Amino acid sequence: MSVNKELASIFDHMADLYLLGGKESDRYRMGSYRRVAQTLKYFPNDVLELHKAGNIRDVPGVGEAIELKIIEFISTGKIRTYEKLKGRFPQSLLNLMDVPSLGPKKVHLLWKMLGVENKRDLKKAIKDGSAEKLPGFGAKAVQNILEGLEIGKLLKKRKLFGDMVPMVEEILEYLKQSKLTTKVEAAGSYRRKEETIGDLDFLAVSKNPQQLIHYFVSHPKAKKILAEGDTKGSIVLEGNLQVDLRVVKADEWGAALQYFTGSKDHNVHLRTLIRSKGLTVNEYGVFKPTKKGEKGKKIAGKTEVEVYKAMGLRYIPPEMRTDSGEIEAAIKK
DNA sequence: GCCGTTTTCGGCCCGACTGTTTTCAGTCG
Repeated sequence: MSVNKELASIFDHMADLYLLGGKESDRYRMGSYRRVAQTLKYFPNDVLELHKAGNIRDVPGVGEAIELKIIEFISTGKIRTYEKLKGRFPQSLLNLMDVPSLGPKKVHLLWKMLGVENKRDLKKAIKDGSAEKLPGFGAKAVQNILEGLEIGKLLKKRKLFGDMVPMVEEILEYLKQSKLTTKVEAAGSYRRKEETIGDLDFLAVSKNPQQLIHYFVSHPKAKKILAEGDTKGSIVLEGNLQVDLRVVKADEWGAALQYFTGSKDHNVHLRTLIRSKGLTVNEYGVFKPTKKGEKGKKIAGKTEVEVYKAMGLRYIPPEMRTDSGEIEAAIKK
């Protein structure tokens, strides 16, 4: 493994540990480690070479503190802060956060109050009723954790793009048949034509959002409803495929399609870029703040082309939205 | 811990949904 990858893995792990620690003041520290880990994974230049040239800070997201840690790792093979951090929790706690509906707060509480360190402990704490007595835990929450333990692993497994095509066609057809939609399309990694797909995301325009969501979660192959709200529904199909549907207004279509097509890195990069122009973007549109503290005036949202244009960019096809230079290339000179 | 075409300090994405509450915390994407 390259030093870049080794460091990326360490920083990622450190972010997990800060998250688990649950200290509010560590929230942004955690984000910094997460970001730099992500960057290092794909950074074109070898950190060892950068170190020789004294240019470690060239890596975006590396400041004084992280630079010192990188140098420490290069010269000693260890990072003391990391070693200390690891000692604070049993390693197995991190695996518990993979259980759907279990996040850092609940895992931390289960460990602190009941000594739960792994999935076996967790099952036991649920069985003997002690988990349900914890603050913030109730009968429903415990039931969700139990189901999460069963289905969690299966949901995480990614599927091949080609295997998803018939299912996507079927769901599109199912939604159209309802006569409740005026527009519907698959977004997410499927629209980006990624080699593997984690879950399916659909976007629709409807005059009756609630009715459409209810129709969606009633899909004959749905074996579990994860959520059913006013504008968003989420189900697990037979075969353990998670499918989400989001309903938006017609004039939000382009912004929503852009937002839900991602990728996450592409969107984060876009947001950072346009913030410097004083604009904000979300799934409802591109906005130009009029006064401080106000939401501002919507300047785009209906089509994706319009949304990219409002951000000063040429249209970027979904397959290219990977945050690997496509944004720089699309900036209109 | 990082960062700056409003800032070297004070922000850092944020909205939807659920389950637990009694007005909100935690999780997810």
